[in-house]
Amino acid sequence: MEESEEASSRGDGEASSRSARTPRERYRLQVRAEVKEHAREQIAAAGASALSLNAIARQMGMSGPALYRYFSSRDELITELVRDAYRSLADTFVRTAGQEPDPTALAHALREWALQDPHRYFLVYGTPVPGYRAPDDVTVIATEIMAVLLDAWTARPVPGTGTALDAHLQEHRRWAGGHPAPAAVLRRALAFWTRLHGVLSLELAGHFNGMGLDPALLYASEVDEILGRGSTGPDRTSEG
Amino acid sequence: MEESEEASSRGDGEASSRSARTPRERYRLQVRAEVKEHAREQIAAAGASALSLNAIARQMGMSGPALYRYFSSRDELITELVRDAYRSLADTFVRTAGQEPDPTALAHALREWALQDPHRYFLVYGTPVPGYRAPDDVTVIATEIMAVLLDAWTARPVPGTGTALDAHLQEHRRWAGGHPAPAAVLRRALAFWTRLHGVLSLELAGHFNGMGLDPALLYASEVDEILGRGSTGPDRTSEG
DNA sequence: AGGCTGCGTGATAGCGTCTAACTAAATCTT
DNA sequence: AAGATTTAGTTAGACGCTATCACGCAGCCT
Repeated sequence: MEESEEASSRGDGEASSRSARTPRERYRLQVRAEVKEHAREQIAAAGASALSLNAIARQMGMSGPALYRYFSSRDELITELVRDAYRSLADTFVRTAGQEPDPTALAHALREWALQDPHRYFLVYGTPVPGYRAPDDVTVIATEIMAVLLDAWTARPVPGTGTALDAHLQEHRRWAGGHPAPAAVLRRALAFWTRLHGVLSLELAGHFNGMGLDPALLYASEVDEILGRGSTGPDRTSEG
Repeated sequence: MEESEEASSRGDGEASSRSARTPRERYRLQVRAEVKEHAREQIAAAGASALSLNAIARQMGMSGPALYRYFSSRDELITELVRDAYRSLADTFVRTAGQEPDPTALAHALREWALQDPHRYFLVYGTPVPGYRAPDDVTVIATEIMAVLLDAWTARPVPGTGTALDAHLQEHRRWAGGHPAPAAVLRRALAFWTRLHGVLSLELAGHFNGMGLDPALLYASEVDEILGRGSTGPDRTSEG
């Protein structure tokens, strides 16, 4: 929760570089923050599609159109929340990597972050809106997130190279943002990302609910297997 | 596209067991189908949240409330589309498994199915609506899908058993719906599902777009690795 | 032919986004 | 301090949406 605060107070997408100079500006930022606070609650309660500026205004004791002084549209508010979510995830990763620069630690930090507020996760990785194009600074944060992953995997011993993917990744390493990691590391980090997202998003979407499975165990097992720590090796032996 | 038709015409959730007896009923089913057709187009164009009964009515040349004769609410229409999506995926799997009972074939059938209509995929595996509870017949279809996966993996040689997961899966195999597969097979099928969903959903959500990566290659590599056919073995050698 | 059933209509309530014109207060300028 | 300007908030209203209701009307069945 405090982390969410931190991220939102950091997101002063307005004129002031830090904090606020004039009282007006300070007030403005505070109202914006309060609006986002209510917005987060609404999203947590009923999903992003149910977010209503009118309802927020009511909760804050003012009348509908007043909020348009602070957010030019409902979409802008949502975009801001998406930005904050990205920012919060990136911060979590950076902080975790600072304490324990290990893929395992990142993996569990990711799940904890996601469970703290599942809808925040879906704000980042959920069903996209067809027309929507993420603003540039968001993609910058995404690259930052990738960088943490690459660092974490760089620290680990890399297996032999030569996958078909590796060649492709070597040619298209723009997304790595100038990170010097070898292709094999890119591949590992990428797989780390996609595989954790696979388990985690299915858990958050409730697809394991009816199955009686323990999501934490599932996730931990997946992490172990990604790290090569699975108690059962892959079945290349039984392969033709 | 034809497949979609097939699925929708199959979904006669009404009174008639097959086709339609009376002319009235036939008319009713046809209108329902036409409504769903327009709904699918709208969802493909602007996502499920933008679906509007009013707009559909306009497109069909009738006035808003008329549609409530056919669907009691917007939610019911969406639920119906979700059901159709599940049905369509299950049919695709069953058909594919009938022709080529191999996980690889299923994997690529899944991606093709998803690419045919990405929003249909998200109808099944996308961001959930907080209050929403899937109807029972949908979970039945989900079990059917799982059964196809289990069959496909049963046909393959299984690696040694003994993962921590295996014990858990052995105790909670209710979701397997009475399928006799050993725990190791359950584990493989589950990983198959979560890992493919990981790559595929990120592709469909456009998260690879800004990266310049080739999603098809990524997916194929993941499939290869799941099957143990990766040109690079996992790095248990380099593991401490 | 007559009665029932079900289809489609317009009217209406209620909620949502968002614009526009206006008031009032705070801030800036001189 | 007084006036000019900027900004916050208001109400009114246009417009779209879901959903209900009462009504007319056609098709269907006996």
